[in-house]
Amino acid sequence: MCGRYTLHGSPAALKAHFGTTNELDLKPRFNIAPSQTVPVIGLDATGNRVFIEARWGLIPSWVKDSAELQQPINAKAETAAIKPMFRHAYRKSRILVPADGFYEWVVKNGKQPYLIRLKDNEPMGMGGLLEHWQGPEGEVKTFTILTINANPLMAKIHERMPVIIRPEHYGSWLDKGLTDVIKIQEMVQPYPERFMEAYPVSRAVNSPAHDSKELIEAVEG
DNA sequence: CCAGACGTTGTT
DNA sequence: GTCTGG
DNA sequence: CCAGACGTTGTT
DNA sequence: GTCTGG
Repeated sequence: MCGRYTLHGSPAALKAHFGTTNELDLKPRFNIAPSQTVPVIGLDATGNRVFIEARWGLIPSWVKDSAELQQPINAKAETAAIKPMFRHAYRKSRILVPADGFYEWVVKNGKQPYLIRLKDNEPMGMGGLLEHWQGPEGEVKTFTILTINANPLMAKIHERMPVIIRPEHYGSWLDKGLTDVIKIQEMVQPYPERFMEAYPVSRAVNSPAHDSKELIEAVEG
């Protein structure tokens, strides 16, 4: 699955990769955890690709009291099209969650984290869903990350992995006019293992309080 | 009809 | 064991 | 996802 | 909001 990730590329590099048109105020992040507010990528009213600040953990628009409901950080890509919590956003409000890598854990003498990233070191656009919730303090934007079966590389570490959208699909992934579930499903596939790499990192990653560049350095697993 | 749920993961 | 906070 | 808390009363 | 269970 995907329960922790990194986003440390420069705003300029992220803008170049994702084709966003607004400014991004981002300090490097090496340990993004659920419940935190981070930039995701969607379209503005005129169809421009933009960074949007949103909170990780989805609250559907129909929820009255957000404390009553779980706020899922992941949604199964295989079933998101039909689940009440996700199907609206699946058809109408898909986003890209920019990341430079993500963490998964193996239980081995405790919990050993691994960092997974693209071999070419490009940022990745994880497939996500955005919802707008009207709370007592005004509108809150929240998101969840889609997961899918692991590819063979990832399967050594974990059974599930985040959906990673191929750059050539960014346009149609974000297209609010594309609501055909069959066509959406075609973009939701395990990312090919030949483009990815994984290595063990410091257990300091385990605490979300830690957030420094040392966390992404390889260690003996 | 109304009431209540609406999620994923890993682990057992 | 289970919930909350980050 | 993992780490850390998990409680009440009365007093300051 | 919408579906399921009773």
